[in-house]
Amino acid sequence: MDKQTVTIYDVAREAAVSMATVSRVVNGNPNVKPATRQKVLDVIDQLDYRPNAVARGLASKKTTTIGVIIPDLTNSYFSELARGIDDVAMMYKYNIILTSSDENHDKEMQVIDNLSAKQVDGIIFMGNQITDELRTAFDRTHAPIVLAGSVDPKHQVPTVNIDYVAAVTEAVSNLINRGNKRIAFVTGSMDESINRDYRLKGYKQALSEARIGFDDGLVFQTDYSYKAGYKLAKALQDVKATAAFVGDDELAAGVLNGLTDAGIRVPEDFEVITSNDTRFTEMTRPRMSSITQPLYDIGAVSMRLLTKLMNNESINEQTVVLPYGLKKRTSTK
Amino acid sequence: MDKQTVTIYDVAREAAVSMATVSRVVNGNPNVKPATRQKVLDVIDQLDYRPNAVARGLASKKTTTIGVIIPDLTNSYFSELARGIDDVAMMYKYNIILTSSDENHDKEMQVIDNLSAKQVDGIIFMGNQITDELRTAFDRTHAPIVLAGSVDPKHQVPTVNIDYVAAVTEAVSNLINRGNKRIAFVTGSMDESINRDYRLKGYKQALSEARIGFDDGLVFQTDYSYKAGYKLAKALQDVKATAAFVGDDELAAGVLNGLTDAGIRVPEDFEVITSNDTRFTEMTRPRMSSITQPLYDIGAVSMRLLTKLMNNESINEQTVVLPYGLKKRTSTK
DNA sequence: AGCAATCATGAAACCGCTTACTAATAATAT
DNA sequence: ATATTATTAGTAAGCGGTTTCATGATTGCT
Repeated sequence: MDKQTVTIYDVAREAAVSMATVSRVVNGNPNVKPATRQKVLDVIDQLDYRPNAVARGLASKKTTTIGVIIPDLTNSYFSELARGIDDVAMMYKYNIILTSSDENHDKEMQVIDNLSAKQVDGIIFMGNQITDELRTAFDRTHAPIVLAGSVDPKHQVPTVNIDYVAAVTEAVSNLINRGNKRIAFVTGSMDESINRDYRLKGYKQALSEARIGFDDGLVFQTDYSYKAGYKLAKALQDVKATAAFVGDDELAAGVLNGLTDAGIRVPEDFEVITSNDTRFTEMTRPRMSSITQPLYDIGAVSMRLLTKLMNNESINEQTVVLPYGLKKRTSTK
Repeated sequence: MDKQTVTIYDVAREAAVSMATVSRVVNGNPNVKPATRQKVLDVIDQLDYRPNAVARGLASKKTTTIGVIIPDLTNSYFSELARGIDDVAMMYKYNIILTSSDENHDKEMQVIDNLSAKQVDGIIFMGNQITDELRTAFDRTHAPIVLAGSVDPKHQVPTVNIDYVAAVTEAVSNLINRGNKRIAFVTGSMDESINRDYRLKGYKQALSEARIGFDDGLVFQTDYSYKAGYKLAKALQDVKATAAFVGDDELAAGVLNGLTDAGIRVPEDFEVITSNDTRFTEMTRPRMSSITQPLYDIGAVSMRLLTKLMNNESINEQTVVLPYGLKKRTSTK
């Protein structure tokens, strides 16, 4: 009934060698005479033997599995990162245990412990609120951790991202340069440090460089969804904004369409610039101008960095900052 | 230096009981005197003991981990399914090893063996070409498998999806009813049975019901991307189509925008209907009419079904077909 | 009080593999 | 030919749990 699993022991017996030898050939250990190796290989083939990765993990204390914590799988920003992670992980023969955190702090904590129990060799974390509690959870874990496309204000955890402050400054300055004085700042919750400590900082910096006063009323916090953006259109008019910087592309698409549907012409009467340069930017009409980020690369580099950490290789920089850009499309003049 | 991992053995010693007892309390086995249980619990707490899931997996032959094979993480269709899977998996305390197949057949095979080696308790497979080779790979695996949002023409593998033939028939008939005679059929490769055996069948059925001849020239195979759709606009005009049924939302968005940018008015001069009702449908202008599918539910139900299979519970139906609908938006008249 | 039935615990085998450490064989040097 | 050094291969001790089986402690019942 139940397919008999064939173990290393069976192979050893059949090939008339010890299990140690089988283990050696399976792991490519050179200390095996070619003839013996071939004999074992033949038996392996014949018996269709496949090493049990769990047993191997227990014995070797390496699972060749890493954990990836992602706030929202369906958010293009994160899924693009994940793709980069995935490709490189595959390249290095690692499997990925993917877990959603829903940006929920308790879940994040729980998930880390869970991954830890599963003995993952490393963890890639995406999420924008590195609390101290989270840090202690990181510390409890044996596995090295890297942050992908996220920020650690305290610069304690290895991280791969872009210079968000500079990017936002540039984006907003760009808006200012075309005469906009009342520029809305639209993002997710200010509890997230990427918004509070980075994007907002960039926004303020651009304003101050242009000697424009900061107006609290122009700051909008909402969730990262199309709907939320769509609903914001009215409020944006109420505060007499003539442009908006938006922290997420779906949110921006909502803003854009909400505005358009309300009869506001973009970009003639209102300019919109967004942040992540995901595929959404090309789909809307007008197409959305955006900060550009090497999304795939952020993921890929994170994973690469993690492999180094897992191998105890020396690292030059804990934090790697990738280049960003600005792409003009048709939602800005 | 290296944080000393505390094992069940340490707990046993400290609590002055045997490891068997510790194991019992950890696993909620009722055969433990309350006083003993409490004592052990205290020590566990005090030592911050966390069971090693790998060891547990080896001993119990259950890893509480399932494998999920996904063609493309960044495709909304699949990521929505994945979210459903993920939620239910979490509910049942399963972790997910997520692997991309890139629709690559060899990779799919390899990935299945790999998951199998990792001793996953079950597998959810998304992908639209269930070859016989793949079937044998499925068979080799001890773990039960269910197909999510995919089709098995031979109905051998447990599957959760919708009635694609009926859905497409309805969508195309809808187009026909408004006078369209030359309706393009735009999807991915005809190698995928979902296109060849289901969607195309529905398309032809609608035509034949309306006594419209089938024209090969109206069938377009391309890849599921915005760009591919965008480029198709010209060809669509060349064959004098007045409407299109499209098998993927991003692809449809491309078609739509390509048409619009070429000066064709949608829906006045050309109607477009798409298939997956993902978030893209709301973002384009005009908004895309679509077949609606309970994406999240397909994922969720698949996972639920898998849990039953993993527990050897009796199953009513191997194949569960969820309801679909048709949503009129503004890309159709 | 005496004996069976039930409950709580421990001893030890086992899960399938890795990895010292050791032994045997082969190669090289003297 | 003998001693010395490499190569190959085997032995066995874990890795950290689960689980069967046996045993001792309790409880129930007559």
